[in-house]
Amino acid sequence: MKQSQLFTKTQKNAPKDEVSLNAQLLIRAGFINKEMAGVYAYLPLGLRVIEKIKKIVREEMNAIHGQEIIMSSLQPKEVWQSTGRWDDKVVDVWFKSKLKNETEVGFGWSHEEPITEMMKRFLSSYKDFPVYVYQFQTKLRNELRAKSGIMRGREFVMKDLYSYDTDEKRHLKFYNSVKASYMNVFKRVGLGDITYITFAAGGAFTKYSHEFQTVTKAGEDFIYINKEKNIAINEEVLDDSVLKELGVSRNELTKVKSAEVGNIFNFGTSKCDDMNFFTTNEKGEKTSIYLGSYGIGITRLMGVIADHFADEKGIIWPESVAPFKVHLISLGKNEETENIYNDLIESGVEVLYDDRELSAGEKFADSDLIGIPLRIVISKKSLENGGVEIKKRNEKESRILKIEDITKEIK
RNA sequence: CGGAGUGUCGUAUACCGGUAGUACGUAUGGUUUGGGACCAUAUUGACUGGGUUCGAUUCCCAGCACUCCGACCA
Repeated sequence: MKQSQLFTKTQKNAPKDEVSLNAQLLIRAGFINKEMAGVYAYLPLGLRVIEKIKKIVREEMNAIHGQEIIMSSLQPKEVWQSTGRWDDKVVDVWFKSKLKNETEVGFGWSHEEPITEMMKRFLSSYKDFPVYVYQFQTKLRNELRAKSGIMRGREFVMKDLYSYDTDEKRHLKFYNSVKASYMNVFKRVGLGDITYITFAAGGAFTKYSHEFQTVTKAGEDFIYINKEKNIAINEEVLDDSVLKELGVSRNELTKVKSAEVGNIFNFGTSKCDDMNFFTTNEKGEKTSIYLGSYGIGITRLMGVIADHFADEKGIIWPESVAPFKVHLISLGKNEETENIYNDLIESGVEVLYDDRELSAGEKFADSDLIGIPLRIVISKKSLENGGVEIKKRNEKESRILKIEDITKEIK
């Protein structure tokens, strides 16, 4: 893409009411636009990052046999009443409205109940199980207080996966395979080293749930970690019995701030039982269904990445989620750049080409702010030196590369 | 939801009970062209409503919006 055609612009200053680093950088660089408190639009650059993250998550979900769907944002009240979660006193983040005929509807803050209700129609025999379904959905939550930029909004994109099974062992096996799958996701987006599977408060059925907590100062949670033993415990469940169970002592743990980027829940059979969702076993008897629920906050993950991979000049996207692979910058007019741009496009490289007639300083500053991992500069000077200058965003020094070697080097 | 604070061009800021400045941006022209370059000209603003006052952007009240701390976050 040519940068002259990109409608967004960078800005030097962040809005003063935007305190969190992720939102400051993402707004300055033109990835997102704040619509209101806790509500952000995703602009061309931001959307590319979102889609990159989704692609990784989608690949991992498909690898564990997830089937992708999209549920609705408007939800009927009855389906939530069956589990007692329509009540505002039980769930305090509801947005609700009415149809013209006064029928009450809710805006989806979660999809466990609707998706389970839908599954009743399709899953009627033990032979139909297990089933794993997932979606990328915009969740709407009436948070009392939005904060931390895109880390905790009223509208955000989440990947949610649900597993239905009649066999407990197989259910638990899948639960564990999701753990591994999620860690793959966090590794692939560059956060593997600082993301921990964390013991957290459980539901009605299990003692613990597992959260995926990324160690970052931008987080909202506190966890206690032991890197050697690869143990992490959410502050909210830390007590002597937990320590004993996990075989660690308090002085082996370090308290750190973290952001919850994923969360997996084992509901056992309780949720489906509550919703009167049963199936038939081999003997023709009514049998219960195990449910697991697994979430990754896609937009929050983007915020965590932007926050974590940044320096004083801007963002440093990991290649796997960067909006483009190459930032091609021409200084002054020359005939080579257009050709190189076309060559890169032809060989399938995602490239942002800064074809604007601006000073070098401005182009470099924009490039650093936007944070594309690889920068290629073409100028009179570089051509005299034998080609183009190539530099990674996280490196200080550039090196000269012959023009004919560019596509080979990048591929 | 409890507490605190802030609302001035698109963004960041200054001053002020009596004409609202500056920087960046934007537009036009010119000079530049390896780290946000320079010159000239132009452009754009007091959240909304009420009160006090001869006069309010400034003081007071209400509303709205935003931010922060806490609570909350299956």
